[in-house]
Amino acid sequence: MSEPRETKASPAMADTDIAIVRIAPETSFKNKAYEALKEAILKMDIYATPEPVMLDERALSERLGVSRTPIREAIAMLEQDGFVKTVPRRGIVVVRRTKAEIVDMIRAWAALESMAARLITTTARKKDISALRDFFKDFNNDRLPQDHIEEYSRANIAFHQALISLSESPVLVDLTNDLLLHVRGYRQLTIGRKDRTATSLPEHLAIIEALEARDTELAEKRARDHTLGLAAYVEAHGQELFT
Amino acid sequence: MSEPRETKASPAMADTDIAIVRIAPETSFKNKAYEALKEAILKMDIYATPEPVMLDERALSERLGVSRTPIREAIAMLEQDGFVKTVPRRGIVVVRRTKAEIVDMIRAWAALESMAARLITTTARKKDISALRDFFKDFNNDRLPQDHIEEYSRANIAFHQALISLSESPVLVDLTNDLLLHVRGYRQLTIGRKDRTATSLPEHLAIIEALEARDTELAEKRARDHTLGLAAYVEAHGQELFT
DNA sequence: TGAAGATTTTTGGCATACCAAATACCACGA
DNA sequence: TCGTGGTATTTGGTATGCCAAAAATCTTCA
Repeated sequence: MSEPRETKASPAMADTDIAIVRIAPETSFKNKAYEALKEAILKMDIYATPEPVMLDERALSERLGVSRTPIREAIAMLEQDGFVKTVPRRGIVVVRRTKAEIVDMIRAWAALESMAARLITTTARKKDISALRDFFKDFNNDRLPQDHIEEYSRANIAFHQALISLSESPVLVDLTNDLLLHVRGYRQLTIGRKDRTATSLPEHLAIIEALEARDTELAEKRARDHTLGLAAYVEAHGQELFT
Repeated sequence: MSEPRETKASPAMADTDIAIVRIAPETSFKNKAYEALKEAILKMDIYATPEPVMLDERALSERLGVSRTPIREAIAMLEQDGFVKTVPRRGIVVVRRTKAEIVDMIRAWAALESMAARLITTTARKKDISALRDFFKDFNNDRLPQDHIEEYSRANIAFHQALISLSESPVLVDLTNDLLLHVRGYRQLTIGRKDRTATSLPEHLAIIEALEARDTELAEKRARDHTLGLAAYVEAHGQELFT
C-alpha cells in the first residue's frame, strides 16, 4: 500500500521536500454541518416571528444528506456558542437574545475594542492605521452615510473588525467576532438608524487620529466611548424590536 | 399511559401552580461527560510533560461507562471551548497554550475586568463593594500573602471573580471565567511567585477604594493596570514554563 | 357534545456496527 | 543487519436502530 508521495524514498531527496501540503484534510461532515447551520441561523431573522424557531435533527440530516450523528455533534457545538439550546424531548430552539443581553454584549465588545486600540498605539504601523480610512472613502459630504445605510453598515462592521485585527491579538479578534455574530442579526435593524449613523463616521475618524498620534489613553477612551454609545443607543431605542 | 402530574386536571387549579420545578431534567450523559472531561483536563498539569496529552474516545467511553456517542459530543463541545483539538485519524490532543497566547488572554481579561470596574462604580451597592475586602481578611503584616502563596492564590482568584460578578453583566462574567480556566493551569505556577504577590494585595485594595469612591475612570484604570501588570510579568518571567 | 383516557407519532438520547485513513508491527529477502 | 512491503491494529467519522419521554391524535363513554 505504497503512497504516491514520492517515486523514490532515497535519503538523497530528504530535504528536496516538494511542496506537499499534507493533502486535503477534507473537513468532516460534522464541521460542514456546523458551518452550514451557523450560516443558516445567522442569515435568518430570528426576531421576525413571535414563536420560537425550532430545528429538527432528522429533517436537517435529510436536508444536508448526512446522518444524524454529525448533525448532533454540530448542534452540540452551536450550543456551546450560545446560538441554540436543545431541550430534552422537546426540540432544539434557536436562542433569541433579549435587549438587555444585546446591550451587555455590546459593552463587552467596547471593552475588547478599547483594549485593541490601546495595543495598536504601541505596536501597529502608521501605514496600517491610516489604511483604516479606506473603509469610508466612498462617503463624504456629497454622499452621506445616512443615505446609504446598508452599504455604510457593512463598511462599519468591516472597519471594526479591521481595527481589532490591527491589535495582533488573536484572543481579542476571536472574542469580538463571536460577540459580533450575536449582535449582528439585531444590528442591521438598529445601526442603520439615520440618527446614529450621522455621528458614527466622525467618531471613527477621531479614533483613527488618536491611533495615529499614538495617544494610548485617548485612543482607548474614544474607542470605548464610541461603542458604549451604541450600547446606550440600543438600550434607549431598541425597545420595540424585542416582542 | 397517564402521567401522575396531578390527580385531577380540573381547570380550577390551573393557576394554583404548585412549585413544580420541571422535575429533574436529569442532565444527559453528554453533559455529564463534558463536565467530567473538562474537570479532568483542568486538573491535570498539561505543561508538565513534553509530549502532547492525548485522549482516546473508546478508553473514555469505557471509563465513564457510556458509549462513544455522548463522549464524542462532549469532545465536540470541548473543542469549541478550545481545550482540545481533534486531528482526523490521529487522535484528540489536549491543547497547550504558548506563552504568547496566555499573555494575550490575560490582556483580554484586563479589558473585561476594567469594564466591569467601570460598571460597578455606577451600579453596585457600597456594601457589596466593601465586602470585597473580606477575601483578604486573613492576610496582614503579620501574615503576609507571600508566605501563604497557595491560599492567597485562591483568595486572589475568588476576588477577581467576585469583582466581575458585581458588574451584574452575565457576558463579562462568562467571558472572564472562560479565560480564567485557560490561564489557570499556568497561573498556579506564576501568580504564586513571591515577587509579584507582594504588590498584588495593595493593588487590590486600591481598586476597591476607587470603586467605593465611585471614581469611574480611576477604578477602570487601576483594574486594567493591575491585570496588565500580570500580563507583563508573565511575558517577562514565564519563559521557562513553556518547554 | 365533550372530555378523560388510551394510542400513535414525534423527538432527542444513546448504543452499536462498520468504514477508511493512519499507524504499528512483522516477516521476508538482499 | 537493514529495510522493504505487506498485514494487523488503532482511531476518528458516520450510519443505523432502538429507547423513552412528551406531544399529538384518536377513542370511547357519560
